[in-house]
Amino acid sequence: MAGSGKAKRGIPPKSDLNAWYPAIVEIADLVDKRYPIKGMDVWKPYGWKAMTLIDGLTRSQMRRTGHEEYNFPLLVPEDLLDKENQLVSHLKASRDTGIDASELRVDEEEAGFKKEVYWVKHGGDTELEVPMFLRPTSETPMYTMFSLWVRSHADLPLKTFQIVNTFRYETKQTRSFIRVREIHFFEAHTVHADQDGATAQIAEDAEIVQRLLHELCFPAIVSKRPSWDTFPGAWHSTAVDAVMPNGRTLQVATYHHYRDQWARAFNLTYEDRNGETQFCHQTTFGMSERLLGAIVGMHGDDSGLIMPPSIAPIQVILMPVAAHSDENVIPRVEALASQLQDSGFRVQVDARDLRPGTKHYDWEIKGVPIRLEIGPRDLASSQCTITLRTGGKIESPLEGISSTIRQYLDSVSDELRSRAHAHASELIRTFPGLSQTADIWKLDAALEEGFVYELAFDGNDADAEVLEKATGLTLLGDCVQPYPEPIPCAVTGKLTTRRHHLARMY
RNA sequence: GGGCCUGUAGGUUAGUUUGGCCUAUACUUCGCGGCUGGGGGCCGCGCGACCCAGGUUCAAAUCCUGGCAGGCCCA
Repeated sequence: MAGSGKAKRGIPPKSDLNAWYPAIVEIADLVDKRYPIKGMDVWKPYGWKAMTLIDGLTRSQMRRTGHEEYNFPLLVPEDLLDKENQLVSHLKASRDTGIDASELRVDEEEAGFKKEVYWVKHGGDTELEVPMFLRPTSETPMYTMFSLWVRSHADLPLKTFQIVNTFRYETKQTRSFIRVREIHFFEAHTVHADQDGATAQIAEDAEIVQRLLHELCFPAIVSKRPSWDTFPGAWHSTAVDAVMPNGRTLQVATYHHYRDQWARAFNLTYEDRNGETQFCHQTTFGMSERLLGAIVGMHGDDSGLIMPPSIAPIQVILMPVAAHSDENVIPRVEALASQLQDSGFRVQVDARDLRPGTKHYDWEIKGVPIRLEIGPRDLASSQCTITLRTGGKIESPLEGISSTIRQYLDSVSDELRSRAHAHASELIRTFPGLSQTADIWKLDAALEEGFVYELAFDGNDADAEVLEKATGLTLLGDCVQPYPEPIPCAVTGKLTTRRHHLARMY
């Protein structure tokens, strides 16, 4: 009965993630994908609330660490992009040739984001003299203003962030939250007096990410991206990759240390204590609705979503039962709802005139952590029935209900954390090894699809290419947790503690 | 960047190969009425669709061209 019932809502099994994921985001009412532009979904209230709560966690981290929230314009005039593109191609060229960037001349080569931006070229019928584009990210508009704002060392550090929509003209297949054209984007940009200040900021970003991951109840691999995969203009980039249930990794956060490279391009300088002009050092830190995508993919099951209590739009759904047969049920439920609300929980009463089973299934699909039923029987015994989305049904006294709920929400969080950890570690395997015969590299054992492979690696760009070609996977970079003891590098054989991961990325 | 496939009610779908039997099938959702009521209950009634623009034809959901949208595979 339950099995065929589930099929009614048409949820495919989660083992078929490519079918499950797109189905569940719509059935659970997070988004409506029918808006007629590829990669632009309509956020429905339930999904938007969850995203807003994630943003809330981010904002409180920003508040804790002294960042101020800004809101920059969506449109950027083309001439500013030229500046950025020149910087990017300048830096690219220098990286390719290994020559110091300051010795290279700026050329006109097209690079950077130009190919994936949306353009605004008309105002009404009039063609604009200077076309504008929709921000793909906000370095350009922000740094233009930073150079006006930062005058002296007293203005530093400048720690800013914004949560806005950004646009990228994706041509590849789009997926809700994972690859979209209008991105719900968090970006923090900071300006420091020197390299050490920026380096300290990167450390702070790393800590913020760990706190957020804890609240969202899933683990991630943190890696310093290989130099060839570093964000243009960055000295180094660190990425946070979640391992989705199908073994593909999803980059959910990045932070970049720019040193003074962008500052030089945007003439972002300050006067130090000795009255001398210095270039600033900068960092950026970005996240997006991919966090929600990871939550959906990581925690959901065959019956639907499971929302971590920290971001669950509804933490407790109250279900009056058999209210028709006892007029005291509804008032009791309403009273309980306001009591729980006063205790700080996000609650809702489901007073719809539906069979209880239907309600259970509805809220199960939406991943509400706790379902609480009260009916005539409970009224008589001063109890309620609590059902946890992670499993388990308990009769609980109404006395002290707030702390009971607190406790159960915590236990749902703990359960999600341990499930996600267990799952992620099952998906990471040791790389079987690679050997060279004549000029051909061969895998020592076939790789299984749907896994991330961990290995010691200490090679250069060419060695990495060997690995990626042989496996069809991508190197995530230097994991921030190295091996405790040196192991031979998978390609060069050199002893190293550098831990890497090979994965298929989203 | 290259190749392949698909578009029928809110959702899933039959019909398309071989044009006419389509006033388009079924389930679900939704609306109304009633019976019900501690995990998808029952009965009755009702609303609701051939992606768009051309073309071929006596006749197009069905064939052709283009557009738009979606999906899959390869580099």
